[in-house]
Amino acid sequence: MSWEMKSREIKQAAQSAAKASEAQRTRKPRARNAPPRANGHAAVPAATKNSDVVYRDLRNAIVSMKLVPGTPVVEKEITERYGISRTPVREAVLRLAEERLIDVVPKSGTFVARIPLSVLREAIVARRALEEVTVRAATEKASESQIMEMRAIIQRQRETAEAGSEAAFHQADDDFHAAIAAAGRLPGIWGMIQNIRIQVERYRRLTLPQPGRMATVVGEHGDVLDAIAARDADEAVRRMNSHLDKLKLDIAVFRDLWPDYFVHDGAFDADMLAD
Amino acid sequence: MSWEMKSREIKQAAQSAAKASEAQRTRKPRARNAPPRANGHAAVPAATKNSDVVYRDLRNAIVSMKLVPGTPVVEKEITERYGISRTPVREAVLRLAEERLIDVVPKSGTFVARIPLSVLREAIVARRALEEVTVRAATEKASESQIMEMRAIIQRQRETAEAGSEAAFHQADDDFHAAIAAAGRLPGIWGMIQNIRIQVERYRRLTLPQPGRMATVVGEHGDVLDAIAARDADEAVRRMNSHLDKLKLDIAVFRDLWPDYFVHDGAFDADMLAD
DNA sequence: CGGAAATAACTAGTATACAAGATATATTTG
DNA sequence: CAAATATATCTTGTATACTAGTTATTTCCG
Repeated sequence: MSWEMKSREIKQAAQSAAKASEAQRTRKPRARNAPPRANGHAAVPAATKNSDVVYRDLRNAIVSMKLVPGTPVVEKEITERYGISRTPVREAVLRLAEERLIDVVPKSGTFVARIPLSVLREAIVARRALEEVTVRAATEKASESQIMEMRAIIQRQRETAEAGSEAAFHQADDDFHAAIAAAGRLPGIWGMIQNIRIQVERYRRLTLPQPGRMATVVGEHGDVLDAIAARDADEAVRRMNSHLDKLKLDIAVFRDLWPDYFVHDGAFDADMLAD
Repeated sequence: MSWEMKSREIKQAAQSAAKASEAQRTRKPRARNAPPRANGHAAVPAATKNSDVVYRDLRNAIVSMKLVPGTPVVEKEITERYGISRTPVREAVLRLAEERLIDVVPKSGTFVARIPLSVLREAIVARRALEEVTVRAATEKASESQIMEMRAIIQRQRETAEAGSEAAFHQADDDFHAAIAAAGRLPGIWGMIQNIRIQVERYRRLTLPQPGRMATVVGEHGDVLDAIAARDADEAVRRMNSHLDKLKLDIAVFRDLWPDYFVHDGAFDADMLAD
C-alpha cells in the first residue's frame, strides 16, 4: 500500500535525432506583443503537465502521512519511478517546498517537512476567521437551491460515513465547505482556506482514529446548515466555530506521541492551548 | 527608469571541462536517512540563489506596475540580461505563475497577468478578516514596549511621508501592520496577509496619485494604535476596517480608465461595490 | 584500537540541447 | 487583390550533462 502504487508510467517522448537542416534565415523577427486572450484564458483546459502529476502524487502522499515528516525525497528515485527527467520532478518539489511541505537543504538533500507547531496554531486561527466570513456571507446570500444542494452534500457525506469510505467522506467534507463559500459568492476565499488547510491536514490525519468522529462531523455540518437556512448568521458562525474547534483539543498529546513529526519553531509558546 | 536598471550581473560559473577520471567504484552506497537537523533548520541563512534574485526583481517590477498587465515575459530575454541560463529564470517565472502574477500559455508565451476583479474583491474581504484577528489579538496581548515600538514606526512613517520618500513610506506601512501581528503573537498571519496583499497591490498603485494620501494613512495608523493602547478591541477593529476600506471606493472608475489591465472573470458581479 | 584527515559518492543548482506546439510572415492560388 | 495554405521561427516543456558543495565512509597515523 505504499504511495508508489499511485504513480503511473508517464509516456516518455521518443527523442528522434532527425533535426531540420538549417536553411539560411533572411526573414526579420516578428513583434509578438499580443497578450494571450482578451477574455481571460479560461477556454483551454491547460493540459496537465508531467510535473503536475508528480506534484499531485507527492502532495497526496505527504498530507496523507504515507510519507512521514523527515523522510528523504530523492529526485533521482522519483525520476526512475515515473520514467521522466529531473526537470519536471524538480518543478514539483519546488512547488511543495514553497507550500512548506518539503524542506530543501541546498547541495545536501530534500526531506518531508516537519509540522511546525506555530504554523499549526496560526493556521487554525486564520481558518476560523475566513470560515466566519464565508458562513456569514452564505447566510446572507444563499439561494434556496444552494441550501438544497448543501443538504444533498451532507446526505452524501452521511452515506459515505456509514459505508466507512474515508476518501469519499473527506471529499464530501471539502464539498460542503466549498459550497458555503460559493453560496456566499466568495469562491476565492475557499481557495485560501484550502491552502491553509494543507498545513493542518497532516496533524488532523494523526488524530483520525477517533471512533464515531465521522458521524459527529455530519451532525455538526447539519447544525451549521440549519442556522444558515434560518438566516441566523451569529448562530451559524457559532456552530461553525465549535465545529472547527474540535480539532485543537489535544495538540500537546500528539506532539508528545510523535515528537519527530513536529518542530517547535520560534513563535510557539505555551498559550497555544490556552487560546 | 526601466526595471532593467535593477538587474545586476550575476557571476556565471566558469565551466571547465576537466572531468575526473572514472576510477573503479567498489564501495557500497550509504544509507542517507538522516533528516537535516533536529531543531528545525534555521541556522543557515539559506544562501540566496540566482532564481531568487530574478524572482524578486520580476515581482517588484510587476507589483510596482513597471511591467503592466499584458506585457510579454520572455525567458530568453531575462536569460541574456542576467547572464544566466533558462533554468533559474524558469524557476522564478513558475513561482510567479503560482502567485497569479504571470500567465503561462503552454508552447506559446508568458505574460504579466491581468488583475482579476473577482480576486481583487475577495482579497479585500479576506484581508479585512485577517487584520481583524491580528488587531484583536494585539489589543489583548501587546506589551507596553511593543506599543512604543509601533509608535516609533508611525513616527518614522510620518517622517518618510513628509520627505516624500515613497519606498520608505511603504516599508513603514508594512512594518506597522507586521508589528500588530507580532504583538498579537500571530506573525504567520501577517505572512498570509502579505500574500493576499500582492493581489491588491497593483490596483493600489493605480490609485496612488491622491494628494495628501500619505498623511491620511499616518493619521489612521495612529488612530488604530490609540485604540489598541486603550485596550478597546472593538474600536481598534472598527478603525482598522475604516482604514482598509479606503481602498475599494472606486474600483469601477479605474477599471474603466485602464480596461486592459483588468479581467472580468466569472465570480465577479455587480454587488462588488455594494458590499 | 581511537581519532583525525583524506577520499569517494551523493546531493541540489545550473547550463545547454532538443522536442513539440503555436503564431506570424511569406507564398500560393482563386 | 483577397483568402487560404505553407513555412520559418518564435515559444515553452523536457532531457541530459556537468559543477559545486555536503556527508558518509575509508584510510592513515598516534
